[in-house]
Amino acid sequence: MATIKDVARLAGVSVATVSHVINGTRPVAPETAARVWKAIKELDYHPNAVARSLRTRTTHAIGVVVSDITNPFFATLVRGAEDAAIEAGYSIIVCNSDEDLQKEDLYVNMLRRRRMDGLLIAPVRDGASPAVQELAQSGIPFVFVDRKAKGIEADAVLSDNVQGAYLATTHLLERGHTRIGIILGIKGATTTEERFHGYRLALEEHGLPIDHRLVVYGSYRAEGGQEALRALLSLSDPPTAVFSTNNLMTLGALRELRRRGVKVPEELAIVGFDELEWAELVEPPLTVVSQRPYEIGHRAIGLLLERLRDPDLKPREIRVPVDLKARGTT
Amino acid sequence: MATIKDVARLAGVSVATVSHVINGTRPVAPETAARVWKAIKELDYHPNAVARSLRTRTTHAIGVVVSDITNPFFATLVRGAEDAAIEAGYSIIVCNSDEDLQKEDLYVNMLRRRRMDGLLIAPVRDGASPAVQELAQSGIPFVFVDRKAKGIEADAVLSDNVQGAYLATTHLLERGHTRIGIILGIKGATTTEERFHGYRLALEEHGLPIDHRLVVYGSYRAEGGQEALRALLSLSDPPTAVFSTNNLMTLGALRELRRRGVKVPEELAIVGFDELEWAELVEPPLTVVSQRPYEIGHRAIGLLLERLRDPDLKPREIRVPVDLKARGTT
DNA sequence: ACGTTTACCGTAAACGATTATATAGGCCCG
DNA sequence: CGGGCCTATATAATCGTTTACGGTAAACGT
Repeated sequence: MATIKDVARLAGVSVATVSHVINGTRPVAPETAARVWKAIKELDYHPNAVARSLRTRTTHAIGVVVSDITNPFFATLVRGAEDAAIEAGYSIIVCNSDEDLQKEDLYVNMLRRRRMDGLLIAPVRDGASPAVQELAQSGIPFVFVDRKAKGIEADAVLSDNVQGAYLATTHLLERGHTRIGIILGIKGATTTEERFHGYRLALEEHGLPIDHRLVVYGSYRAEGGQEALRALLSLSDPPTAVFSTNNLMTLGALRELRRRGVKVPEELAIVGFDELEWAELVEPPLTVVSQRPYEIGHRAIGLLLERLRDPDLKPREIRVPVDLKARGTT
Repeated sequence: MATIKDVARLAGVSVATVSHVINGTRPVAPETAARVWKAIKELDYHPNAVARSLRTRTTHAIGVVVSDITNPFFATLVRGAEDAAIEAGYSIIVCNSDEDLQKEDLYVNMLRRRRMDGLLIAPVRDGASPAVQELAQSGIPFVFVDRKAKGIEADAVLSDNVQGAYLATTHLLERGHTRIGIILGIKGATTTEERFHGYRLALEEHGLPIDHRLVVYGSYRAEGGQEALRALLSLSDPPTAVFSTNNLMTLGALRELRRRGVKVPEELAIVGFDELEWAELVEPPLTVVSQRPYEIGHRAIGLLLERLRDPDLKPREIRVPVDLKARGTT
């Protein structure tokens, strides 16, 4: 593989000149530049970004740790991040933590070894693995997306979860439901807590108490939603409506409803959190609180880039709005 | 940020020794090693993978170019690739070509500058942008996934498209349909051609001619599927069944059917290509030919790693099986 | 007592770029 | 005609590792 030296030799100039015509870092006589470009073409030369990074101490790469790229929410978030990053000349390395603290730890360290210029992290639980804690000390810029780790001051871009849950619950209350079950995600995650909080706010506003048998925690997977729904339906006085607080669990809940042949919304109303591309295709169409994952990813990169320019910025938190899409299941 | 030199100094050994205890590349006295590890902890030292890469001429990173990570098919494919890669100590950089030759070109070159050890590519159309052509010359290992570029000999992992389309079409024929429309993806893509071929095979086997008004090309997006379906339904003698050859376009087609209130499968039967997590939730449940994107990604990395070990392997092609999942829409 | 083996460890030269500093040549001007 | 000034280019140090070569000292054999 050709190096800058080969190009210099072929063009009959020094490596410095080659570097400068490539990067435009200082004026070069037009004929000289032309000779250099010609040599580059001829040798099919691709500048070595690794060497460049070593020298300049910057990789123009951003690490992203999400729980699972297979989840449409994160896929879209990552896409938003990628578009924003590319736009600014950065690349992205994605890692899937699978909601596993160990993996999170592993990946964050790997990304540090690779000298990422910055990181986007959807932290596992309220957690903050050792690696994330150290990261916070290290001075390497990073921003939390979707959730944040407790006790760590850092930039964050999050959905307005409280508002979303409040909207969903209020919507159900307005339809006359008073026994409203809630299916929550991973215990301890900020998303879970905030969504529960919004649910509670709405109930309180209507003077209703919290019935703890109606609040169940699941995993973040479809199976978790399925089990959670089973638990709710097997209560002696089951709810007449359910608020499922994340997309995969909503999928599981719907599967269970269909399996049992439960009539929706007559026997049970249901509202999900997070839009799903097929929400309007199922019968009846699914009512959801929609998030804006693309925007979350995009703006997170925005924050990161700003911090890259000015490391002394104080931490900022962006809340991305959510919308209630009332459809057939409520 | 601490370097290996700092660690060496603190531990009172040479940099060579530090390097060797980190990499286990030569025996080091236990007490010495302990001192080194202690120094590493103390300094929160993270070896600089950039410098390492420059020296060893290997990045342990693999570039992946797909059309859109937001498409569940590619998300799952990438996930399969990532799992296989991580397992072997590699990281992955994902790029979205958006079926745009220019972007493909851009990204492939970027990945070369970053000195990826290898690439996974879902080439745009039959295309092969200049960058891909050069890549083929360069000797850098890469493998095609999902589709392949014509005229380039390289490893490839693909679905058995002909078989899939044959299965889908035969299934419809067996249900008595004789006018079967087909919604194809991007003209020129190998997937498109192979699926069309399978469709034709099945028709021929039943002694039916190809009616070219029944074969329509769309984009690869939902809107494309929607338009394609509209075109089919507006024929003077519309088809009684439709085979939609990719997931997003199937989504679009279903939307259009719902919008028009067409009775499925009575007025129109439909079968899609590629499984969808919600296929069983819609009414009626969607019949599809399911692919195995995870396996495609996983095995592609397998091929790549083998080639990394032995660059002289001759090109291999893996066909991943598909399955017909007969459900309610047929 | 001395050469040999063995077990550890250190020195310094790459890897391929960027960039501060130096230099060479040409031109203008008093 | 010499000095000053520009423009265009070259030289060489540097980034943080890996690793080919050696070196040193203790243990051992005779």
